[in-house]
Amino acid sequence: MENNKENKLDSDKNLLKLLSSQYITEDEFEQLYDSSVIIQFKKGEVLLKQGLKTTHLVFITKGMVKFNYQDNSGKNLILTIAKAPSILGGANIFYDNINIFSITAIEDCEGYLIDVEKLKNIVINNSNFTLKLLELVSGMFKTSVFNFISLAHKQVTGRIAEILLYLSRSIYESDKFTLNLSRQEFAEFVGCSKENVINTLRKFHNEGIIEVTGKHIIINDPEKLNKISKVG
Amino acid sequence: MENNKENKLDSDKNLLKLLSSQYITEDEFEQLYDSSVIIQFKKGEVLLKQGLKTTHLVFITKGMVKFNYQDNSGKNLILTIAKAPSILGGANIFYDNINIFSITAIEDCEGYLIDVEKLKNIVINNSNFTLKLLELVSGMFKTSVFNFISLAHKQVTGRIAEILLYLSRSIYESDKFTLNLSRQEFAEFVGCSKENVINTLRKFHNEGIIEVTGKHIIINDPEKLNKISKVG
DNA sequence: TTTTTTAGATGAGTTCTATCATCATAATAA
DNA sequence: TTATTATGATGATAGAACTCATCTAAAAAA
Repeated sequence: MENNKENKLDSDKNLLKLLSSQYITEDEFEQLYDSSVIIQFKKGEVLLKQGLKTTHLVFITKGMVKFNYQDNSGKNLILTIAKAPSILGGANIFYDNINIFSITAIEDCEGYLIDVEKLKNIVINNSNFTLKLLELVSGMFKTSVFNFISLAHKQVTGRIAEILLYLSRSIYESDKFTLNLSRQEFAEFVGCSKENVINTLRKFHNEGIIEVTGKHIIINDPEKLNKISKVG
Repeated sequence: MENNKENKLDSDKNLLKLLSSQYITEDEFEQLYDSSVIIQFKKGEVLLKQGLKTTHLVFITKGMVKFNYQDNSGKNLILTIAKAPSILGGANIFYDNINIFSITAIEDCEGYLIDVEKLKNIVINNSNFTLKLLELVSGMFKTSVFNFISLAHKQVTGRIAEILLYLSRSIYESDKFTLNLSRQEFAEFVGCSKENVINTLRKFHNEGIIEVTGKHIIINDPEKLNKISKVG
């Protein structure tokens, strides 16, 4: 039993690193760990649903997710893309526990469910960990503000250039990658129509800035993309 | 001396309520209070400047401010409007202390500067207060996400309807108010051109939904505004 | 396999929005 | 006071982005 747990810890250094290490004690980690449940999500499955109460966080160790929002009229918007390892759902535990957006797997994921109540107990008794969470939420706030600014100020060409760079640098970590977003989803991320995405990608392709073959994308000229994203 | 402090406490119940009450001890409050400086800002003055490091927070007890961002090309964007009493600058103390946007007085303000280092000391030793801050930042995150969603999904007419309702309900707390934003600033809040704001306000006026006389605005039909803001 | 459905691609037409030019009025400075 | 500047208002034009229709290719289902 103890041995088994050791193995799980070893094989999942990311969880250990993010949730324990300098922030919580061995004991506190055990508390969290005992209450967490390993779970798998298939592509398309919803990890946390918009409008529902949060009873748990998800710490994903494998896979990729989108933060998506659906409005009254059924239109979708992708706020951001995140990949493992990452703690999901942290923003609304301490404010009110209703998810303001959904988190959906865009490829198969694996992770742990973490009980919010257990987490709260740890937080109350551990200021350092609380500070770490505060940092996490502040970071999310900052990202969302920048996202907001970008959306407000840039036109579609600039947004697409920016998002291509974001995907390349922060998500796929390569200048060659295979999108796991459809053109429709890409458009929901940019905040424009599907056709606009397709046309703009084609334009970049024709100008030699990128190479597009279906979902496979190669960034040829990141500098030029950067320039386009700055100009707007 | 002690008496003088009592008076200041009494006359400024908001500060007391927000910063102390159930969250920090009398001692901790004294620490903060001793280090805080009463300060006044004239309309147009910058309380916290985008790009600069935060050495203090501002707790405003009187007046109104805008959160504004200026991009490379000099274009402005107003993220939100806040009025006293409010703690400003809380989002970036614990992440990294560079202000991502400016906070500028849109009418004369009065408040306290709060030393960030002193605040940090309190936070580390008081989980409840930290939780309160976490709640504050989470709330800001949530607001900014909703703002983002609104910007991405609604067109100008819907945004303006929404902002009129926001100003009426949350800021001026009346259906009659005198804007302390110019049309240009209003446009920077909406995320559109000045002319678009003017035309849309005129349209609402002609349809009898609102009454506009320069900066004086009367909301005649909040229900209709709400409908317009929902439809987009 | 064939059929059906979904995703990607493209162009035309329309709507929305920004920009520009101009003018009137209000606020501020000389 | 007058002159100057900033703000508000309006219409015309150009550009950006969306919607719609259509088509092809790929994926999924029968």
